[in-house]
Amino acid sequence: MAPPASDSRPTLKTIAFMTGLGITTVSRALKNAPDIGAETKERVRLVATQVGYHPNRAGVRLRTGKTNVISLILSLEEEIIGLTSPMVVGISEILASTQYHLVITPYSVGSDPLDPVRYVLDTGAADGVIISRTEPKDPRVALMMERNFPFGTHGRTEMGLVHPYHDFDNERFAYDAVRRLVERGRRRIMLLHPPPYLTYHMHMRAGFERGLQDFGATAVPFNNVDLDNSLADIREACEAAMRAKDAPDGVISGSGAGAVALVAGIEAAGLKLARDVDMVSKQSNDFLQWLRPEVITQREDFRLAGRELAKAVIARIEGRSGSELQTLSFPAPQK
Amino acid sequence: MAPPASDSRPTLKTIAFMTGLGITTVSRALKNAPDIGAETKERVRLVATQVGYHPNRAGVRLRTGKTNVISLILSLEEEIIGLTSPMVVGISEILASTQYHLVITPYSVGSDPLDPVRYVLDTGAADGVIISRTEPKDPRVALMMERNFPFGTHGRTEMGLVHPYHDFDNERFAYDAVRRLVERGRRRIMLLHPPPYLTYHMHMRAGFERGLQDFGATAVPFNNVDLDNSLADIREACEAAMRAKDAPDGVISGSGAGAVALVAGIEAAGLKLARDVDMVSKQSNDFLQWLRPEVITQREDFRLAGRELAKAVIARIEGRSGSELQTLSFPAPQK
DNA sequence: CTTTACAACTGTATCGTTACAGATTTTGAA
DNA sequence: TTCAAAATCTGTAACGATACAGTTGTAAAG
Repeated sequence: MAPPASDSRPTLKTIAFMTGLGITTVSRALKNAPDIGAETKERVRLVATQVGYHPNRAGVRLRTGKTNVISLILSLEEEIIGLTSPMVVGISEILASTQYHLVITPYSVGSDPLDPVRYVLDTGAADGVIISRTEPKDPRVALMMERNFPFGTHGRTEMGLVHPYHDFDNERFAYDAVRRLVERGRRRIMLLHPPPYLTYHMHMRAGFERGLQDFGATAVPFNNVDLDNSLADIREACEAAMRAKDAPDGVISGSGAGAVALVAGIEAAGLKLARDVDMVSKQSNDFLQWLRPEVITQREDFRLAGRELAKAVIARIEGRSGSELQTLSFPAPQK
Repeated sequence: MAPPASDSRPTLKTIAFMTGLGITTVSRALKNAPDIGAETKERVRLVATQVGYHPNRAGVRLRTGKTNVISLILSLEEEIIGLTSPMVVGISEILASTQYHLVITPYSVGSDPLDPVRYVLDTGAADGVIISRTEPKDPRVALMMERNFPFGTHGRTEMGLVHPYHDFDNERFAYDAVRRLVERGRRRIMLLHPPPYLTYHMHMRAGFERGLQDFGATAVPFNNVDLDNSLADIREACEAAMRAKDAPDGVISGSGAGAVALVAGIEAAGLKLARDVDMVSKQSNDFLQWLRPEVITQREDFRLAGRELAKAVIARIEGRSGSELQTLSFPAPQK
């Protein structure tokens, strides 16, 4: 057999030449196949690490169809990416000890969220996909289930389809938030909720309503804005609500960014946190705690979400059933 | 020629069969090669779009060595990823209209920043790389230059090597910041600077010193902490500085997160922004403006940085010289 | 001394693409 | 009419890996 070119990266051929074995043998030795002798395996492994052998991804992918890629599908809206970035950390932490690479598949604001999913499915760009902003009847989930393609969702669906997900218990969050406000003597409570088409809108509202019932408070309507509105819109709506008669004395925010706008609205109306109004907010970074420690915060751990979703998708790729791969993280009071 | 399997994705073979042409002809027609007839090209293109043909990336990669991948090398520290995430948006915006995919190559806190670069170089995982946290004598830059591998850096180097970069003019930022503080009657100025081993530390300090000279102010030493310290450490150091004699009456922060901690330190010392102390800060999101509008802010556009770097790396891959691919963005006063 | 069984190893074909070196047909000049 | 030059088109090999169907050689069983 001719010696392989020495200037480029080592391949199976390189190792085969160096050990005097066949290419197939080397390949099988490195995968620890049962029909290769123990001593041979040892020799092959030694040479492989010596020369710094890494299997050529294109070769593997072409032959086996396995891409060794997980795709994170991201909306490019700034607001959202801010939340999602700790997820990248969590996903990377898990993928680091595997063969998988993380590729970011974006979709732009105006375009169909199905597009990136279709792209991955049609081109076979990845072995598995992670999506967020999950809807109750999510067409992306329907499509991937139909094609039996491994994926995980950040958030749950309501379609009677069983699939891997990770979710934060927003029902519990809102319920606890009401309790905390009532404990501080607040009775008229306003909720800045997620956009109605996302699944966790229902969860958060359900927890909110249940809390109102159980703890004896009433809701102040706040339906003109949601977490997808601009901070300026939220601030303005909040200020108006605070100036109206029957203004709320307790506010719950579904995100840290929303809370910032709400605080601005409250203060623009001449009111003071903790004195006139109490507020409970989910937060993803610590800014809020530093600048308005009066706000009661609850951390949602997006990094954990990334880790759980990465583990779930890999397990799904390896054939585990969707029903074993569903996790929920519970809010723990923060202070 | 046998018809290709109809259940899977269309390949050149599929189109060759449908058009009755050879595989080579189809390949060359789709690349608009000069030795293919105009009518043939038209037919091939028509059929290709009809069946939804996408070239198989593994095939191309194996044959040509081109990965069509840009790798963004990211530190997984939460603080840093928070800043870097808008860069992902900018990069994606540019890559969207190309064949390139974006893969995130992480490195963990304790490990050698050279590791991910070596990985990409050794495995040929990408056609180009984007790095940040650039140092004056950056070993990653040296390595990639030596191997003649396309890359772009967020931040400049000081090694006499010409390579693509995008940078924010931190010298100008600090200079202007001093001017603004002096305009408000402040004379004793403290700077929360980046860690000393990053290149932009020099730039920011240089602008700071020059501003002090030109506008007649003095520096209050603040060398125990930098932007890489925890917010708690920064807050504490700031409070101590504010309580010391000859306390500063002006503060400059190299990042929005740092500013939050500084504000907390100032207020913990019983001082009030705008009244006792003025502050100028770079910011990446709007929180600071909402909660402490007294802070004078200057936006650094990381999304723009992502766009510029993506364009630069692609141009470098296409053979353009590094010297044409260096851009600097200038701070524009924000309000 | 066969035959069978098993352990250990190997060659060939193939995934989808493109570089390269032809092959075929058409055109046009002599 | 002939033949070189264009204009089009095509088969083969190769990139690196693996599935599959062998091929050895040795040891146990008959």
